[in-house]
Amino acid sequence: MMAMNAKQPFTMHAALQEPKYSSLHSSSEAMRRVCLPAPQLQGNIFGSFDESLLARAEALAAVDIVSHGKSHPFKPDATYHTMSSVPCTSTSSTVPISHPSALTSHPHHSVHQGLDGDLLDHISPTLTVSGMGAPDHTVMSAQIHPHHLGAMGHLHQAMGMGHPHPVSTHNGMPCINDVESDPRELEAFAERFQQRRIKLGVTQADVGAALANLKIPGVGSLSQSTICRFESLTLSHNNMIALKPVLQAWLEEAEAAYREKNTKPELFNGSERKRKRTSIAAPEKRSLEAYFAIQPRPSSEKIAAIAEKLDLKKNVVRVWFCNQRQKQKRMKYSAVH
DNA sequence: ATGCATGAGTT
DNA sequence: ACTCATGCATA
Repeated sequence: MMAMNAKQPFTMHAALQEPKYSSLHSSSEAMRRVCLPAPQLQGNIFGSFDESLLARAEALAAVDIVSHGKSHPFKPDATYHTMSSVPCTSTSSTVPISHPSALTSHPHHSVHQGLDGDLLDHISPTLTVSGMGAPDHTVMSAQIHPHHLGAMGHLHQAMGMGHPHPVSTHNGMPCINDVESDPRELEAFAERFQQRRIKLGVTQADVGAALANLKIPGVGSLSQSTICRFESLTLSHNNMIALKPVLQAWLEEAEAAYREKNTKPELFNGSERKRKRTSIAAPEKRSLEAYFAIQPRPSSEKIAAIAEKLDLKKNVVRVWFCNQRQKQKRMKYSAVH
């Protein structure tokens, strides 16, 4: 199979995951769905729909090239290899990060229209935009599954059932979620967190590793990536809400230890995995984006067709679409405020 | 900081 | 097969 971790993925998960957030997403998504080229296609069935769709997307991709200031010398190939090399000593490294300028400017447009039989199936009539109201705190249960890395317990059911610090611990009702951290407070915390962290001279990677030392039931270590994303608010709202108390706990302890000269010797490591990251070349990426604009959720068959056209592995294409969807969804409260 | 990927839990 | 949280590898 693919690369495996030397660590065991823990089996735990959020026990309560609310059905679906509607108001929240509909509003944010509504914002994105602004305009689109609206390519009209004939309603051919299983005929040349693939061709026309691909052609359409490619045409769109071609048009987009104009506004492309980046050039990727990469090849669209999926290089997979698992090799073990030196267990990169420690994770400490200079962290120059100091500006949360993160901002996703991916103008993705969604086209919902009958393109062909298959597409019709996926057309989501959820285009009813009522203008975003105030989705702010739609705090629901947050789920955290620290699989890849071991040394983590279960932090599921955390927020929802009130784990770390159930602020408004209900009054006797079986209320499931506590709403306390409004997006604004979250942003403020994220910034404060980074500031304090840097002051302590701790890297994002260090924080991630140190979390395991907190011995908080259900809380294990996290990666530098996640800490970084937290600080830059590039996680889903749920994820942010879930991680906040944990990081807050670490911050408090770290500062306390700092004051009393208690150095925290928590630096473990044990990553021996080397995975080659697939790089999708610019042209292919442009095509994918064009397809995505037309159909964010292509069927398996379409994915296969696209993969063939672009000479990419089907799985690479599938994952690309998944990630693209995830990106489009990510909570950027900043935009909604 | 971010792109591509994995995996548990859902649908 | 999808979503969501998260991670490794890399720009």
